[in-house]
Amino acid sequence: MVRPTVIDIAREAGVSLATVDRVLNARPGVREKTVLAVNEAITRLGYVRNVAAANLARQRLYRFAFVLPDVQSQFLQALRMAITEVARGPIGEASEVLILTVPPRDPHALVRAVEDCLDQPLDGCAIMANETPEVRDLVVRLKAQGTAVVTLITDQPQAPRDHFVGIDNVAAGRTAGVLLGRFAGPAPGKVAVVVSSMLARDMVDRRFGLDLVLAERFPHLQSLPSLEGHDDRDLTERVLSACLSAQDQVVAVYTAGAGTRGVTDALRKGGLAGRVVVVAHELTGHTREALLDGTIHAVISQDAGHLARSALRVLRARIDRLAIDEGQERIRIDILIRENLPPPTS
Amino acid sequence: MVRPTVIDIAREAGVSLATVDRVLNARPGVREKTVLAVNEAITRLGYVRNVAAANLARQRLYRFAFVLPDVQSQFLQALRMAITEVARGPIGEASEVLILTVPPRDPHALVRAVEDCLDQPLDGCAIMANETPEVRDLVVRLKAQGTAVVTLITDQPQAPRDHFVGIDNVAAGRTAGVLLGRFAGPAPGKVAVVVSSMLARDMVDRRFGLDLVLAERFPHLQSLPSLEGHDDRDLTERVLSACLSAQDQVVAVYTAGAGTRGVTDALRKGGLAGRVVVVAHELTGHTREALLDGTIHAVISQDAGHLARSALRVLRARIDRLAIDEGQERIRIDILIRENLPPPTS
DNA sequence: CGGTGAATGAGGTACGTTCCTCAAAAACCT
DNA sequence: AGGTTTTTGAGGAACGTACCTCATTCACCG
Repeated sequence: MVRPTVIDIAREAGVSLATVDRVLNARPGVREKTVLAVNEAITRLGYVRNVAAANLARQRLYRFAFVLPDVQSQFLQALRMAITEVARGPIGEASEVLILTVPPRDPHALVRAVEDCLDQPLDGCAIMANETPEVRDLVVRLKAQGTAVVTLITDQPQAPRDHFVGIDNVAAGRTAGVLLGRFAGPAPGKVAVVVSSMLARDMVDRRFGLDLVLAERFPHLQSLPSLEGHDDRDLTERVLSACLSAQDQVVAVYTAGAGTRGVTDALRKGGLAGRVVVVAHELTGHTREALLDGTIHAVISQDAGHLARSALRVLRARIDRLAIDEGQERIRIDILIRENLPPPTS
Repeated sequence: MVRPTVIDIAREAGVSLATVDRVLNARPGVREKTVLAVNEAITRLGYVRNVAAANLARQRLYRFAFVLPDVQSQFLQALRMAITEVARGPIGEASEVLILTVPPRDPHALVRAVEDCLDQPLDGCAIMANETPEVRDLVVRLKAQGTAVVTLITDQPQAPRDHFVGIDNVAAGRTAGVLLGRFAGPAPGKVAVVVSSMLARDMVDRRFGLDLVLAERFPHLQSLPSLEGHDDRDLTERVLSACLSAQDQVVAVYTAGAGTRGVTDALRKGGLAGRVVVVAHELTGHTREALLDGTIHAVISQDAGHLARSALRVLRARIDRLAIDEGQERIRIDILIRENLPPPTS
């Protein structure tokens, strides 16, 4: 019933405690045969090391870095805050968490920033960045030197990262499409699509998902070419305003990136707020307000706290060679409407 | 930078380690004045006790009980499994988790079952039960003997429970209402409402939320009197079938409780599957399938894993007198449609 | 002022692990 | 066989806390 300890393993394997320790911590100087014997005893007894005691003993200080783009969106601010908070909590126990803010869309700057903090060994790294060869190579190097790596929000499927912490963006786009289609009703019309950049993988995926669903299930809705807002409020407002006055029959707007304030600005100026169905991403102070006043009808969201906790948990699990709880680490595609809005966190 | 230890507190307060220990663990034999001095040192240095080391030292085995009704719904089975799994994971570290399955709608049996396991002291208890005076008194007694108590899924607002782990059911009903209204379109019609029992608080709340939203925003939809299915597939099928043949113009069904299989049975037999908008609760194997084949259009769900983790975390935090992370413990009202369905867990 | 009981201190052991040293044993090589 | 290297064992200290005992000090009382 009680959990076996290293002492039990030693007894079971017929070796000394020192040898068990050498095996457990992959220290050299143990015959292959002995390693096997110990591992067998471990599986036989179902030993799992007491991480708490281990960390206590080794006084380990994990060193983690979160690499985030220097974008002033409310979502990223919330994410930074969430990371800071999580780092202070029990998941961040015994660890130092650096947040590296790097210029967006500049992979070289990102690589430099990460390498600058490699003077001390880095145990784990969470990277949010567009998919580029530079970043992929960085991940390869980090992994080679033993750093655990997760990708955050935007995946790098080509890189040997340990895990992706974020949502399936095609599914998110599909979800947005269904909501738009259902909410807009049966009359034909056009859908304006606002993205951060057409070069960002997540934006492309979301748009792709949207188009799939519209074609399949809402053929009376026609999606317009992507408008690029570059996560900037004013720019977003200008491009969407231009689009709205050029096109008639825009019945819905899907804003897949940041800069959502620009979207609501444009709608309000055009007198369209509440008359055009809007689906946006990420719950922020602004999207919350817009949901409440009826300018935005649904928000697709990934919880910043969950992202931060999950990233840190996964990194620690990888380092300690522990299993991860798939169910817990799966980031959900939250659908938020006015009625199921979580109460604001003070 | 490094966290202060009890030794630092002792030095800072000018007392011995033994005294600090007495204060920290609320042991008797310390003058009020000294307690104050120690507490002051604690806040001054910002000491937080190292729970891992503490648990290691005291070899504490928490004893928890989850009290669940003996209902054979897929959701409850999933919840039982989730609890078992969580108990094995890091959150359940050093704790024994009992799952008491008690006859539904029988508060006396529930009370007896809980009291039967009180021969050994119980550190924490999570209760899922209808709101009754018997349960309230049980909570009072448990609290009095020092057991932490949370209510699960259904709250007992009158009882001195430490925390409620679950969703706001009025908001869940409102959410369901908006989805029904949006999905059903502008044509007038009737909404059938299936509940487990009209005596269960959560069912009443959900129905209330639904009616609020329909009245406010979808006055062309008229909700019919609640049908009671008592979480039973066959009974549910019968009452809903009867309703569907008695009423014309039923354009939507809201099933607020378990027995969802009875709902889809009735719709299929009546040839209405896919032609009537259906909103159900809880993601199970069955509701997943029905979402995929178009019989159900949206599912309002609370994640069983999250419920289990949250309940256990909150109980432990209360016992260790630690703060809880509100954001993490807030159970979300998940809206699931075909497009944002999480992949099935094997 | 001495007596008494309460308050405090000093010190030890334990929890499960890491990490270290030094000695002993075993394996390997010519 | 002897010597060398590799492998193993034995033991101890440490991490931060809990909990125990016993001795000492203190405050208060009459």
